[in-house]
Amino acid sequence: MGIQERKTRHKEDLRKRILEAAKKLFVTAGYEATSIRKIAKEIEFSPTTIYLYYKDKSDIIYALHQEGFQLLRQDFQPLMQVESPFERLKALGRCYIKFAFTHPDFYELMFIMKDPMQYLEINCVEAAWDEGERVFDFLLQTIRDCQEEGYFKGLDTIHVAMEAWASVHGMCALYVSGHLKSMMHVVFGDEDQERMIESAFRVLVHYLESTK
Amino acid sequence: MGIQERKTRHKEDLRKRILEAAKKLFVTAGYEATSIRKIAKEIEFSPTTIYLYYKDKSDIIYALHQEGFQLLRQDFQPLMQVESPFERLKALGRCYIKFAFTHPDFYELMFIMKDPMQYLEINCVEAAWDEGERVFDFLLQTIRDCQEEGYFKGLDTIHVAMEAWASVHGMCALYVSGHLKSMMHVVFGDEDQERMIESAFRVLVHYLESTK
DNA sequence: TGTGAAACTTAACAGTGTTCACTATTTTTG
DNA sequence: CAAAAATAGTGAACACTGTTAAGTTTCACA
Repeated sequence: MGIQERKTRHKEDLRKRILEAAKKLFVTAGYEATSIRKIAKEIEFSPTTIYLYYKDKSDIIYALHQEGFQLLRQDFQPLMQVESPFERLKALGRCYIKFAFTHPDFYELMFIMKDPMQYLEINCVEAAWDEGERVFDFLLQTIRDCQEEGYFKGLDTIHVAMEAWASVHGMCALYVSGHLKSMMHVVFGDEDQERMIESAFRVLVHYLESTK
Repeated sequence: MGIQERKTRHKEDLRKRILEAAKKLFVTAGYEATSIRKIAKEIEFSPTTIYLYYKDKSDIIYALHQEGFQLLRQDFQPLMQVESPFERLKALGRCYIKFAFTHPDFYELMFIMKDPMQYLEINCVEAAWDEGERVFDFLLQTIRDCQEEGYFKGLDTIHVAMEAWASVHGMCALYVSGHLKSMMHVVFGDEDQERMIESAFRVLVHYLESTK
C-alpha cells in the first residue's frame, strides 16, 4: 500500500510541522505567545485542523515538554564518560544549571509548570513521567558511585539525590521566576545572577565534599 | 432595596472588599479561577468598577502576594524567640516548608509565579521586593549568629543563605508543581511527599551541622 | 434647584481554547 | 463507472479572559 503509506507519512508530517511551529513560537516568544490560533497561522492551517492531530493544547505542551528533555539528555550525554563519580556529580549539577540559563523557557516547561504533570496524571496513570525518571536515575547512579568511594556515608541514596536535585532546582527556579533578580537588587550589589548561583553551588559542593 | 443597602454599607473600603473577594476565590478555587469578572460577581459590582480601585489584574495579584507574606511573617514570629541560632535556623526551614504545604497557592504566588516580580520591575524600580528582603534578612541574621557559634567556617554568609533558601525552596517548588508526586510514583514506593521532603531536609541539616 | 464631579455600568475590542456542523476531496465498493 | 463512504480541512459559534471608551446614574454643594 504505497498510497496508504504516503498518506500516513503526510499525516505524521503535519503533526510534526504543528509541533515545529509550536516550538518556534515557544522559543522565540515564550509560553504566553504559543496559542493554538498562532500555531495555526504559522503553518497556514485553520485552528480546528490542529485538533485533528493533537487532542488539545496540553497535548502539544506535553510534546514540547518531551522535546525539552531530549535537549537536556543531549547535554548530559558527554558526562557519562566522566570517570570520577564525584567529578561527574559536580559536572551534572553545573550542566543542569547551565541548561536552565540557556533554555529558561524549556526549563520552566520541564520542571516548574504544573500543566505537563497534570497532563500525565490525567492521560496515563501508569507510565508516569519517564523523562524525569531517566534523569533522576542518572543522578541516583552517580551518587551510588560516589558512595562506593566513601562519600555520603550513612546517608540514604535517594534522600541525598532528592536534596541535591532540590538544591540545584531551587537555584534555577529562583532564577527563572525572577525572584533571584529582585532579591539581588536588594541584598547584594550587582554581582550578576549567574555568579551568585555559581557561588551557592560551590557551597553545596563544599557540603557534599565534606561527607567523605 | 438590597442594592441601596449594599451601597450604604461599605462604600469607602470597596478596595478592601475587592481584595477580600479575590482572596476568597484564590484560596478556595486557585489562581486560574480568580478572574476580574468573578471577583466582580462576588462583590456584586460590574467588572469595570474594579479598575477604579486597582490599576489592572497584576495590581490585585501583587496585593495578594503581599497578603501571603503577611501570613508567612506571622508563622515566623515565634521563631524569633528561639535562642540557639542553629535551632532557629532549623526551625526556620521547617516552618518555611510547612507554610508551602499549608498554603500551596500562596506559596506559588509568593515564590514561583513570575507575575508579581514583573509587577515590581514595572511599577516600582526602586523599592523592590521588601517582603522578600525581610524574610531573607531574617535568614541572613540567623546564619550570621550560627557563624559566631562556629558554624559555616570559611563560608560567605550570603552564599550560605542563598544555598539554604534554594535547597528548601527547591523542595517546596517540586511539591507545589506536582513534580515530586510524579517522581515518587516512579522512583519510590508510596512514602508520602511530606515525609520525603522531611528526609531531604534532614540531609541538608546534616550537611549544615557538619560545618562546625 | 441647578451643576459638576464622582461612582458605576453598558457595550465593545481583541484575544483565548474548544466544538459542531459543514464542505470539499479522495478512496472504496457494488 | 457511478454511488457510497471515509478522510481532511474549515467557518462560525460558544464561553471564557483582561481591558477600555463612552454613557448613565447618583449625590453633595453652591
